Parts: sequence; structure tokens; C-alpha cells
Amino acid sequence: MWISRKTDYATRAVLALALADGRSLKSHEIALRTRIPSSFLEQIMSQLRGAGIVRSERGPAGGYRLNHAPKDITLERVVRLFQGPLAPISCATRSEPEPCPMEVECSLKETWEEVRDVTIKILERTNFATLAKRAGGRWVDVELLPRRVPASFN
Amino acid sequence: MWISRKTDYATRAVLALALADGRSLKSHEIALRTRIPSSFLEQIMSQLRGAGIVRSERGPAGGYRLNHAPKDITLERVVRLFQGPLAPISCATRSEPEPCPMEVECSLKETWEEVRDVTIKILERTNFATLAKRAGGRWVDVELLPRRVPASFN
DNA sequence: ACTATTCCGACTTTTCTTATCAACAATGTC
DNA sequence: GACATTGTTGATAAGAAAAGTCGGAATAGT
Repeated sequence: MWISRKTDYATRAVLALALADGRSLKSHEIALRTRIPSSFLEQIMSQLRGAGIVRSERGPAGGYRLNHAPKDITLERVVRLFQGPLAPISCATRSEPEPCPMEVECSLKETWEEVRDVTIKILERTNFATLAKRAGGRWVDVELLPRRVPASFN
Repeated sequence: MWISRKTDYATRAVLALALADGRSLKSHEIALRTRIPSSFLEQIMSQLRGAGIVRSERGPAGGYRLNHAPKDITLERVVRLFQGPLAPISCATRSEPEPCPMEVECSLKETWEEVRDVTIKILERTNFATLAKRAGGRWVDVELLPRRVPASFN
């Protein structure tokens, strides 16, 4: 339960764009399909754009699209952007591990590092082409789905 | 960074007890060796006791000791006790996964489950006998270490 | 001009974490 | 039985982080 809702939203938004297959989507459309509150999504898209994962066009006919091929965007990249370090605990981060405060350095660290490493490995080898393909069957007729619009999404 | 400080403390406290090799430790001693604030440690020990991981004796000469052999206490058990579900996201918990709110169920779930599963596997195969042994060399002369006592640990 | 959209930053609300404290209960010592 | 030492429990508070809202500015098409 360590993926924040914001990170969850971000990955879903990118997935929605990957499924749009190069076409651009308006922020409002993304919000609808992914069930992300519109106002919150703005923040997220802005951050994705700042990181170069997404690019945008303004004005009517504007919207968002991916800035790279889906296969070149790993889940690791998106998660790391919103989540920060992927280690389960601060003494086990790759970059600047906090020193263990115990009287002697504790042996738990090695296990936390193990968890960190397999996590990173999985997220690195998962890209959005794979995710889109996996979702393809379920999502393909999305244009045809009824569009119930909850109030908060307007 | 998803292991809360409380969980961190709990695992360190259990490790300290595993290293005590059957002898009982006073709460104050545990606090010293692990650098856990005494007042907070109370809560944690109480919870460990409630879960049957630790047993206690009161009065002078009281203290805590492990309720099982260290090799029978997995890291998974302690972490799960304090941390709750180990899935990175609520739609991927084993017990009662929250339904995916997207228009179509999203393909990210499978990756989150993958992360969950390897995490659980690592934590399950790590027990406190292993951890104690691993720490053994570092901790063995702990009785001889100088005892700087920070104010907040009294 | 008008409208639909993105862009940006400040703000609020809620929830969780991390403790701290005080009163109480049990046990051993004198 | 008085007293010191330890564990037990529950209330609560301070702070940080997460989640979401809002208003208005910039941009582009019609």
C-alpha cells in the first residue's frame, strides 16, 4: 500500500495515452476514462509534462499525447517520478541511504535492499507498450461505452 | 519508503531480542540498543505482545523475551502486523482487493501483484535466526560498547 | 470577440504518523 | 506493608504528508 494515489493516477493517465495510440487526448477525456478528479489531474499532467513523458498543445483542439513510443516509457520511470526512492526504507536507498541509527548497523538492511532490487527490476522491465497490449482486449471498444459523467468530473 | 517508522522500530526490537539469545531485556535496554524513543516503544511492545510474538514479565527483573525460537519468526509476520497489506496498491491486495475504478479494469494490476508476490516471498523466507546470525559479528560485543544515553531515552 | 483548452500557484481539508504523558497494575525487596 | 521498578493502557496533541479545490492567466482556434 505504498503507491500513493497520485502515482496510481499518473500511471493510469499514461496508460490511457498509450492506448490512444498516438492520438491526443483532452485532459477531460483522460479524467473520464481513468476516473481521476479533473482538478487533480491537471497537477499530474503538468508534472508528467515537466518530466518530458508527455507533451501538450493548448487551445481548443489541444490535449496531451505521449512524448515517446510506449515501449520506451517504463513503469519505473513514472513511478519514480511521483514516488521518489523505491526502497522500502530510508536506510536502503541507492542514492543517499540514511545511516542506520542502531547501536550496531542492523542486518535488516540487506533484506530491505533485496526487496528494493526486485521491485526496481520488475518496474524497469514493464513498459507501457506491454501494458497497453495487455489491456487492449478490455479497452478496445471504449469509445462505445456509455458515458456516465459523475458530477465531480465536470 | 513504505515501511513506516513504527514497523522499522518493531523489526529492530525483535532483532534485539533475537540477539539476546533467550535472555529477557527491559524495555529501556531495547530502546537504548535500537535507538527507539522509550515512550513510543511501549506501544510497539504491547502490540507485539498482543500478537504473541513476544512475552513479558512485570516488576523489577521484568522485561521482554521472544515467545518462539527466532527461526520461527518471519520478517513477514512482524511487517504484516504493523504495516497491514503488503500489496503496493489497494487494488492488488490478496484479501479484499478494491475494484479498479477505471472504465475498464486496468492492466497495471498484474504488475502490482507481481511486486506484491516477490515482496512477500522475500519477507517470508527471512527469519530472525538468519537476521541475528547475520548481525552476530557486529553486535557480539555490545555489552562493552560505551553507553551514550541521549536525553530522550530516559 | 468568444470559447475551449492548457497552465500555474496558492490554498484547504483530511488523514496518518509519530510520538508524549499520566494514571494504573503487577512484582519483587526491605 | 511501604516502596521502587517495571510493564499496560488509553487519551491526546503536534506535525507532516496526501488529496483535492479553486481562481485566474495564457494560448489557440473559430
